[in-house]
Amino acid sequence: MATQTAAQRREEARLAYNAYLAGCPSRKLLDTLSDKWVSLVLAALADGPCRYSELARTVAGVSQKMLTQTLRTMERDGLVSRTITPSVPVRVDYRLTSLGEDLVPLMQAIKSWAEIHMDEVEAARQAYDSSAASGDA
Amino acid sequence: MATQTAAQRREEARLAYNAYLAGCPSRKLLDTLSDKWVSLVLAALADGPCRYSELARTVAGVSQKMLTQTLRTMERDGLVSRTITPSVPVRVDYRLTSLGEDLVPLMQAIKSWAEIHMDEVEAARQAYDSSAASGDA
DNA sequence: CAGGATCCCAGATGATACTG
DNA sequence: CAGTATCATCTGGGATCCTG
Repeated sequence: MATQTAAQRREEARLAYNAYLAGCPSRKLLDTLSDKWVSLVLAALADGPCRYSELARTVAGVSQKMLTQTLRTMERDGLVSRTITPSVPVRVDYRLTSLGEDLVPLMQAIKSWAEIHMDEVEAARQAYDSSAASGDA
Repeated sequence: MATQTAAQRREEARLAYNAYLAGCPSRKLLDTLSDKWVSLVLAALADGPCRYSELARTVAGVSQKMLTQTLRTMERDGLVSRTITPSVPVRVDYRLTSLGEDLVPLMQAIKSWAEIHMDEVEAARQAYDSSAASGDA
């Protein structure tokens, strides 16, 4: 036990950490919920069902890849349902499941919090930045 | 206006999107809140003030880089305060500000939601995976 | 003990082209 | 229209070394 110490211990800690996370179910969900696009898609669908192309426009800026990937994840987690209408130009609608709708107020709560405290955060940032810039003497 | 179309339009959309995000204050905060480590540090500090090294142990698995980076971000946003005690081996304590404490219940709410609905999500995932694996025939 | 500076890898994400 | 496959990229995050 001489050739390795800090590195190995760190490695162990990380494995233990991962195991901890793996064992914590809520953590896995939190992972999904904190995804950049999930919240946006959730917000977009909160207004009602939407077609793929509509979502692409509403969440403007997302690539097909990310949109599809996000939708698939959400579908897998039971947050949204996918309805295929085999018309000539295929039509696919996405809508929130009851589980997904259940989540909307949660996200809005965070958004509200953010809006309410935004000025405080802004102030904190400016104070931090200016003191850092001037060497805070 | 012939050599470029889809690509350029996409670019425009992205710029517009970024502008939108920049203009949406809550979004910027959401960015911070959804950070992988922020929630963990927040939880770690919820129990009370903590030294740098303690945090490193509590959030086991995080590297100094990420821990420092996370703490700096949170400090800048006014979520945590940093107290330096110029003793011989420098001592630095971090604690949640009132703003940060205000955020704790929010995060716990999400965690609760996740725990409550975890089984539903698990079920959805299994259903999704098995139907996908069997070709969903 | 705290943390800044660097180097580096891997996964996340974007752009494009192609298909049903 | 919806979605997949691939290639290129870009940033997050980890390991290390160094300083106050």
